[in-house]
Amino acid sequence: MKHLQTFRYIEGVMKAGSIRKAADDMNITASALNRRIQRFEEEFGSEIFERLPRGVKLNPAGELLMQHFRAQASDLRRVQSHVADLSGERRGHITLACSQALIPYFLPAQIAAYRRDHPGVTFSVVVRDREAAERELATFRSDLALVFEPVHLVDFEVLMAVPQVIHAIMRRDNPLAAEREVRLRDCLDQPHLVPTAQYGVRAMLDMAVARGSRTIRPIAESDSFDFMRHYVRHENAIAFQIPIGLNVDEVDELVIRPLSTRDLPAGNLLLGQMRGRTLPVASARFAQGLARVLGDMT
Amino acid sequence: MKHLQTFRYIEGVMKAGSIRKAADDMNITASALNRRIQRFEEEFGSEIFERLPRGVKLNPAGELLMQHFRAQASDLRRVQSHVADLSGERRGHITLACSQALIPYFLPAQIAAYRRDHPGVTFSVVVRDREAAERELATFRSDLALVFEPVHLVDFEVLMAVPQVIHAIMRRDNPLAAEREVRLRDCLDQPHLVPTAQYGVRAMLDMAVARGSRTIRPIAESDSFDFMRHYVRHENAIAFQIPIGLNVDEVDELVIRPLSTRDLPAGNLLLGQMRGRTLPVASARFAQGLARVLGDMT
DNA sequence: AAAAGCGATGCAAAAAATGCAGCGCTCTCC
DNA sequence: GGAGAGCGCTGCATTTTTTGCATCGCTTTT
Repeated sequence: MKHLQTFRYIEGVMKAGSIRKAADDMNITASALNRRIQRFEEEFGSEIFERLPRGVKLNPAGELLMQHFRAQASDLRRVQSHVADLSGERRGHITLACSQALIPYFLPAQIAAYRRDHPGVTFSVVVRDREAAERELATFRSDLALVFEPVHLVDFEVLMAVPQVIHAIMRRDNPLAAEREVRLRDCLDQPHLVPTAQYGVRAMLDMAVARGSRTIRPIAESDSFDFMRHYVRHENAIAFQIPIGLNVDEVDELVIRPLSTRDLPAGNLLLGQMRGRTLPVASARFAQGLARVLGDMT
Repeated sequence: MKHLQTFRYIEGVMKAGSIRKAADDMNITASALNRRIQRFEEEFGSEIFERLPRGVKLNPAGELLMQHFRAQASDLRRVQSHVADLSGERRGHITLACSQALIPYFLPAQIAAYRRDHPGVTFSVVVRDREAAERELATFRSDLALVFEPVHLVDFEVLMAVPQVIHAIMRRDNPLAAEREVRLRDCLDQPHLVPTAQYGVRAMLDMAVARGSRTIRPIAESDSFDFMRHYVRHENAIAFQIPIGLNVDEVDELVIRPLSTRDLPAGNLLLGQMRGRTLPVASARFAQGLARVLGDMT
């Protein structure tokens, strides 16, 4: 859209950190770009960039403006998709940020099911830790987020919450495999693997051990749940994950057992959107479906 | 703002009903305006006007687009006001649509009180019946609405509700003036004046008589509560109004008495904004103050 | 002290928007 | 039922706006 060109330029300058660099990136001369920004600042009524010796940086007014711009660009896309809807051609694109746990089983199944009914709808799925997922919503890069135990929740409007008890993953020959549920201290007595600090599972484990005298002494920590799960096969260790990321019916040398809720409470897997935002039709409908499925899981 | 010029033109065409007329109104040639619209439709990806033999009319896509445009223009104003805030100069402008009842006593007092603390803030106050007030919000022409018994409530987000019992207004020498509260049937036995159909007070009276066998046979109906109140002085009749529009301490030949809630329930005076909208700082703060005052009234 | 990188600006060239005149069309009015 | 008025649309010349180039003054880096 032509009338958003200036905003695109401003965003480019923000990202590049200097007008000249941004001009290079966007195939325009620095002078033209510079003057566009000056003209805009004049009619906007306030400077939006701080001029520093090595470039420029958005000032608070600029931050506010970028927020407005992102919201309005996103709303324009929503309008266009809505218009496409009513002109007959049923299309749409859904962007979704989610925790790793959703990647192997849950989301592929859900998306495939949705696409059976709406083959015109396409998807972007990105893996983000709980903090990045919230940022993803706030900057309008994603329509929806599905994350375990998000952090701030200020701009995160919860559409559905599902309690998820953390499970221990172990080999079938592990002594704990005999139990129906396992205690955290028993897990920590064995070699164990935990996620890195940015993950909700780790935060909950940390919180649980902080109450007792035990400490977490992992033989490895990783930001890949996949790695941890596979590692368990090689060394008889314990890994942790939430059940939605695990295929419980899997006939396999691995078994999973819930951690006792005496040791740590169930965390929440939350489906959410940017607070106050009106989602595009397709996204709203998909979210509705997800919410129903998630609600039925409990 | 330059980048909104096209939208202003589109709005002008929408209002004028034809490109040529709009071009006249806005000091531009019809050809230039025509081409602007065509260019826009092309990059938007859909026509937004229906071409009729005698002019043009927005099609559904155009309606959607106008909605987006109004929201975004309003949000831009909000951002600008916010920026003005943080650059020190405390300013702001609040637009408010309200029922007639608020005009004589309540709003002047509230606005004056607010301006004592924030002398830089200015106001636009427009009188609208309950339906028009809601439209006013939906089209972003007003930030806030304060109306008695609004109709649809789809886009109306209620910030505060205050029950208001309808009161009868009569001369001090009216026999009913002796009672603490009056019955509707007694009022209807006397000469009476009622508001016209678009008002909440009338709707509630109509509803009340519909349950019984009485009918409303007004000696006059009017869309001016002022007229009806003043008329009562001349002919010993009954008029109706909600208490917030009446000065109960007024030492005067008129007295007001509540209608019995056995005859009709209290209606609601609602303070509201456009659903989901983020108000400018000044408006939000004023609304907060109003809500507190209204809350204290019950 | 020199070099490199930055934003700003004067001026000419390029691009975009506008105005003018006129086309084809439909509806209205005598 | 034909003339006229009003409409949206378009080719072309003109005006306005935007861009590119060269360059200045400044600060930081080397």
